[in-house]
Amino acid sequence: MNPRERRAARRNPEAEAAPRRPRKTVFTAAQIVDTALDVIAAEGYEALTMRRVAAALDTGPASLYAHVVNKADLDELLIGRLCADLVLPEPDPTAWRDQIRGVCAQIRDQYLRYPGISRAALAMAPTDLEIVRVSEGMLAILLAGGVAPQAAAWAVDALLLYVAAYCLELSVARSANADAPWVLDPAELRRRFAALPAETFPHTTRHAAELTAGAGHDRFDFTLGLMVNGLG
Amino acid sequence: MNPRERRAARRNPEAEAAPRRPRKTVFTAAQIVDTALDVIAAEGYEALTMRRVAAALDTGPASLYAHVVNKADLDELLIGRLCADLVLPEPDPTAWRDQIRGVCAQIRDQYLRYPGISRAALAMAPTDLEIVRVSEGMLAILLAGGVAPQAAAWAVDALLLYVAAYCLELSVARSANADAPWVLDPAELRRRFAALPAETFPHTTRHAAELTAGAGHDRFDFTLGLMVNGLG
DNA sequence: TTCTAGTTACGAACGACGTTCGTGTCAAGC
DNA sequence: GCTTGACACGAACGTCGTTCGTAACTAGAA
Repeated sequence: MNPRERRAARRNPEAEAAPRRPRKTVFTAAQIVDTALDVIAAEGYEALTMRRVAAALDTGPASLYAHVVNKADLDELLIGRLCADLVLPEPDPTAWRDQIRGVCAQIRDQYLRYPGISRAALAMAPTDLEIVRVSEGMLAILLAGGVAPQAAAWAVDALLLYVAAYCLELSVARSANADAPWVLDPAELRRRFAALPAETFPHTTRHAAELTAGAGHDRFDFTLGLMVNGLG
Repeated sequence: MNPRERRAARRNPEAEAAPRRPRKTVFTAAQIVDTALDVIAAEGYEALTMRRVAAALDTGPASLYAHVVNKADLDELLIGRLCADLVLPEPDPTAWRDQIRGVCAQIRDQYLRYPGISRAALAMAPTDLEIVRVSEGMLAILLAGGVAPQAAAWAVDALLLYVAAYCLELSVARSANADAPWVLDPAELRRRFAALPAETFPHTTRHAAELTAGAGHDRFDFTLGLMVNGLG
């Protein structure tokens, strides 16, 4: 089957193409996705190139285009694959805040397992069915919790956006930390803030500790709390 | 002066290099930044290449590297330039919510004037002094409003992150709309949501209107309200 | 003025990227 | 057994960011 048809079918399930006879092939689109995820997990999203994936599959880059339209298409398949692994709880009206936080934490951890992949998530129109499944699940939790439909719809969008941006920032900071000399572990960043001229940056220097504080995902939890608590 | 020194000086004002004699040059780093912004405003951030900027300056790409370390450095200069144009109000304890919203709206409009440039803002460590100036200004507003230092510090980060992500999503949707055939003006997107199988996506189909609603920056205002109101 | 030193400008090239073309290969239907 | 269509893939194209080597130029010393 043509990969363009496959993409169209993925986006629009009604137009499901007639199921051709299964043909024995050397490798499949799923193998490409798995290999790509391995590459990202090991070397980061920046290292994800068609050639790199092809090499990991012992072939040339041209072979991939029989199963994948584009690199953008591959990106879409990747985050679709990530979304497929998420478990969406049955909505419980008494625990909707924790449920939403839990789903967001799942997405966060999934993104961070594959550093930099959230860049692909941000640069993509959310048309893939697996993404819609996630947003449907979050919407269900919020509606069950009594959130008004309009607020719930916008909140899902805002939460997904923030989670992706948070993970991207984290991945960028880490990968930069790896090789660049001018970078920022929290302690070094704090030292820099404190060393700024105090007359032009009084609050930044005084509160350098707060600006760089936060073990683990404290910053993440704080922002999610801000958003979720505002929905009550 | 070596561009590496210039970058170092920009990041670390104490280490200000001895002011060399001003040398008459054919073009300066500021001209490169302005030209790059023109390119982005006209053709989007994706079209911003070293060659494109060089061509607009009637020269070859190699010439740029006398003033700019690399493309990442140019990105940094670009958003530094954007931040320099922001006006930060004198903190008013009685109007801090509106002041914060106003600053965020300024950032948003500045990002949207140069479509896709928020990608550069997200992929960057916030070390540039102009960015610190903005975050200092927002911090000042929040602290004047009585927000606790830790909450204020984290809120500044969350707000900047959300604004950048929001603008990136908007830019992506628009640029995709330009050429790709499979895309989403709000009406088309709503039709797609409504056309999904209702048994697996009951809430998405039922609330397709809410999911795609929002003229102007309603979604933006909603999320900012969520965050800002939670800080009281 | 002339010379020298150091900086700037830039054509040409390198390696890597995404993508396409054309050809070879192989399994399934008549 | 032969045809057919999908698949695999080497080779190539055009573009990207970046570097190298060299020519052009300016500022100060002689």
